[in-house]
Amino acid sequence: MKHALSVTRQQNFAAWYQEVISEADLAEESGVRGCMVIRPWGYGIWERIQKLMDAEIKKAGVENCYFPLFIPLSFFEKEADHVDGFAKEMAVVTHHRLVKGPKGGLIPDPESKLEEPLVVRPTSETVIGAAMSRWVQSWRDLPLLVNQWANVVRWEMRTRMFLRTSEFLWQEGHTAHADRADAMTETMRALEMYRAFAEGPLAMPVVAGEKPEHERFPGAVATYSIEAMMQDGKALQAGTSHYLGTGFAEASGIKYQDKEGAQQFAHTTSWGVSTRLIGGVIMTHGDDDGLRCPPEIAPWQVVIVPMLRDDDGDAAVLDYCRNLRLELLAQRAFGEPLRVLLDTKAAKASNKRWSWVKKGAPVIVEVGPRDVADGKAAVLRRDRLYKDDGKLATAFTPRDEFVAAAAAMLQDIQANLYAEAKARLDSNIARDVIDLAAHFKGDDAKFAGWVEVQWARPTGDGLTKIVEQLKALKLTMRNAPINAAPVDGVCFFTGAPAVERILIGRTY
RNA sequence: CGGGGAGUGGCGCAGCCUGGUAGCGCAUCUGGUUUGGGACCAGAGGGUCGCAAGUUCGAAUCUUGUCUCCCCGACCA
Repeated sequence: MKHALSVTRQQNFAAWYQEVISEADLAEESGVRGCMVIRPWGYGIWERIQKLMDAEIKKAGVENCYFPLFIPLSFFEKEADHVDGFAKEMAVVTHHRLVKGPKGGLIPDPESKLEEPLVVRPTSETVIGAAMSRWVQSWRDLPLLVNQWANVVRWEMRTRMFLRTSEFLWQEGHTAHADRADAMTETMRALEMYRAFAEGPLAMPVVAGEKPEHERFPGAVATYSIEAMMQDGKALQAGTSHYLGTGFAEASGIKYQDKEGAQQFAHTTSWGVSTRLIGGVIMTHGDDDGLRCPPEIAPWQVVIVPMLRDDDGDAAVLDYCRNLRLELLAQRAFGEPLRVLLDTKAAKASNKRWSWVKKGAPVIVEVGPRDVADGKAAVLRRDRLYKDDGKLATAFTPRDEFVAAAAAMLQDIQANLYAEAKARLDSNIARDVIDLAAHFKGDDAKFAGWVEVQWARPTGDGLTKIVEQLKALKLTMRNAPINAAPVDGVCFFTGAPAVERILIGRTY
């Protein structure tokens, strides 16, 4: 069967992923290492994510604000673990002016060297901590709940579009609380918000759980994540929420006077999701014809493609399409009016159709002169593109019938995408594995999914040994699912009594 | 950052070994023929071959440097 892409997922998943990004006009290279240009269709998806996520954040009483891109180097030196975690991948600003160099061109002016270098934020705990120390004086100032939508920079050694780029877009929530219990409640609230968001608007099933000790955010007391399973069986960390204890509060001086008049350090949290989510959506829902964009985050949910012939009949077709669009705009799905595009671009209808197939528009509607005469529309669902015979499953539907059914169709597509991915996740977590090496076979191309084992959660050398053992098989621990079944056995690695269940898999 | 591969019209590639200033397919444009569906025929436009030095009468081709991308590794909230 002929597909819109030249590489299938089966043939080469990595090459397929890149082809989806380029063929769906999501993003392209920028000429700067690890940085990408996010094109309108890709950015439109991000805007949908922002809009829906922002509403959830605000619903939780968290307020938006904005902190500077540049952070004084000294801020980073305050929290030791934080330094260790990020020092290796920091972009540093050392000069503020350019002058003509001896060989022509421009060089940083040696005279303009900064007294104290500035780092480009890799995350904002330190600057926000400094502000919080000013804002928090009394127990009455807590909890303090802020969030920012921003770009951050981490000088990554190896980059992949959306999944790991040197610069990326994200939201980072930062909160300060009077005590551990309150901060933990917030940490878990954010985690649940991410789970619901991934499984709702993104139709991407995830497992929420706690990261093992060695996978924690630098400086965190506890790190939680949502992990999604990609179509090649690898895990993608799609969101994180951290309980930071009082470490950052101590480093930044976030103190408050409690009801008894004593000075106390606040307990802080931070949590974020990034443009990586788009990579997750691609690898969760994409097929050999490109992206399949979940309707809730699709910039356009219905795209109308008029079949114009450059003759007198065109006016009637366009007129029919405009009216169809207006009727669709009056419909609502997911609590919002439908987003409908009439694609009047001067291109061949068939090319436009395939372009929207590759971009993953959930519903593509073609309208030709005969449809106008018959009062119909040729409807194509992106989640069910082909009939059994390999031909496009275009449904010639009476126009009124389609308009009335459009919203339900979108919700059905959303549900279908989720159900498909959910079935894949559920059926590919093995819980009876005895030999990891045999299960994963060492072959990247083989879909092996994840393995859940019970373990004793050793620390120190005991943990290091296990991590190395897994590393030899190219495996990592993902998280300990918060809703896992209770333990009833011994540690997979050590034979000691188990204390929790943990997921193991290959990862991005 | 280490090892390997690659950069030639919008996209995918050939040419490079054996230097003589570029070619193919798709896409694009024009004309014609088609018209329920990823059309056909004919013609045309578009690239100083990632960038910079060097060797040479002459460099896409040889040498060196550099940037970017891909794969493996190390690293990675």
